[in-house]
Amino acid sequence: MVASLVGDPARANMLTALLSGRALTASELAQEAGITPQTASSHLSKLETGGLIEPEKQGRHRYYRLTGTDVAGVLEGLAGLAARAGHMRVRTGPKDPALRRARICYDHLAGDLGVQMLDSMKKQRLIRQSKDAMELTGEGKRFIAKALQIDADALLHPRRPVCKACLDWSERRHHLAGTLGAAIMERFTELKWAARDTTPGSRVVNFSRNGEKRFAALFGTGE
Amino acid sequence: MVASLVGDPARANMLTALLSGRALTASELAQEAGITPQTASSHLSKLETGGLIEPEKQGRHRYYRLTGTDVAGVLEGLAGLAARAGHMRVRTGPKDPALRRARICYDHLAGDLGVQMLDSMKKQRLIRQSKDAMELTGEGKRFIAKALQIDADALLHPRRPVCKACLDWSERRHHLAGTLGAAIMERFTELKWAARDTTPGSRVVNFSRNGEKRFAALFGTGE
DNA sequence: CTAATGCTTCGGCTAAGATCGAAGTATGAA
DNA sequence: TTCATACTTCGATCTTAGCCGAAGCATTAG
Repeated sequence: MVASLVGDPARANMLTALLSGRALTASELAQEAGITPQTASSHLSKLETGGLIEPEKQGRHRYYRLTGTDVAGVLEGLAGLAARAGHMRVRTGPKDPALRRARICYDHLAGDLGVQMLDSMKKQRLIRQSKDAMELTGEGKRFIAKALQIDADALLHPRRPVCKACLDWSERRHHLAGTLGAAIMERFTELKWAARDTTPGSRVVNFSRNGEKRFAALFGTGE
Repeated sequence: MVASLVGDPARANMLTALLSGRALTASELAQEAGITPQTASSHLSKLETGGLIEPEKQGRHRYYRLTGTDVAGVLEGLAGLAARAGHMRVRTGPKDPALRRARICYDHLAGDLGVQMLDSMKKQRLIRQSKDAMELTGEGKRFIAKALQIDADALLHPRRPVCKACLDWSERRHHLAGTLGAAIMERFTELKWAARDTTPGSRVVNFSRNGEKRFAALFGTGE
């Protein structure tokens, strides 16, 4: 049944990621859902059998997209009901609390702290959100130069945006991607504020005691 | 999450029953879903917490209805996706095959045979389906008098319709309820074509060898 | 060619939750 | 009052399905 397909948290996260309209590869979707590729593969084949998504083979990648606007419509309807009932997602996903706290999403920071950082940057007017894009403000440029020694001009890239909102699967809100997101994560690592977990393949990011303090000073919620 | 609420077969059946717009009691919904009252109680409280249904207390009954047309809309949307994918429900529900074959729904025949009977009666023009009601045709009256010794005039009841479509939860299609449905079931019993299972509380209906033949002669699908 | 990457299949583990029996509460009937 | 009905709560069982490790194609890069 269709509803049970959408009911699973991992699949729901995949579908939410696809709601953007873009087609995503199996591994991207696995990453978005916080599960291993083999688990994702199982989910994707179920979704395909259920007629919710369709694959497109391209080289050694498999791109998946929603089969139609009607699917998107129903998904949004479900989201609407969930919002009305006041319970946006019951925080499922990875069992590992560390993974929810901070992790790597491609090359930038995700998880609780990633979402918190973007929130804070918007609040501090370092980043401005226009209709469908985000950009660094003048104040934002000065901020990253002073606090993190990042040159805004060096972030420009022919094909990749500087700022990009990336849907955080565990938090269900956006965190910062783009070349800026990547540069910040890189700087965190260089400054030894944070480091990727040593376990091979792990996406967990561990903050040092000092790094956590510095992070809070820049992007803290003031609690 | 909302989708997982709808995803469970038992709950889906309850919600489908409520799609008619009528309010149904907890035990009616339990019966419709083919589960015990205590299981139903658990499901209903979850659906209520999820904001999909709302209760109305009346005496010692609790009537449940959908909370709004938006809920109905999303449910229909889901059903639409399921239909489009060509898989209407994967036949879940009661594990017991006998229960799916033939059972009592209140006082009339339900299950595979119940659905088959109504289908056949419509095909034979014994019952005519208008926009929102069903009625016995003249031919139908003669048929039940001749084949089952049922007097159509005796079926009239101040508050209960003669013919009524009742959604069959295992078949997902309608079977015949109303005073006619009850009278036919009663006659089947008197003729010893069928009998309710002796296990107390069981809703299974067992057809005799002879009864099955006679039933097939009247309402068979000709296979 | 070989090596690496993307994805799938298989098998076993585990946890979530559906189910029901038994017992408890509330309302109405006798 | 006492009994019956409608429903809920608690506790235990058990099935389902998500999950990952290991291994197996398939495709591309070198």
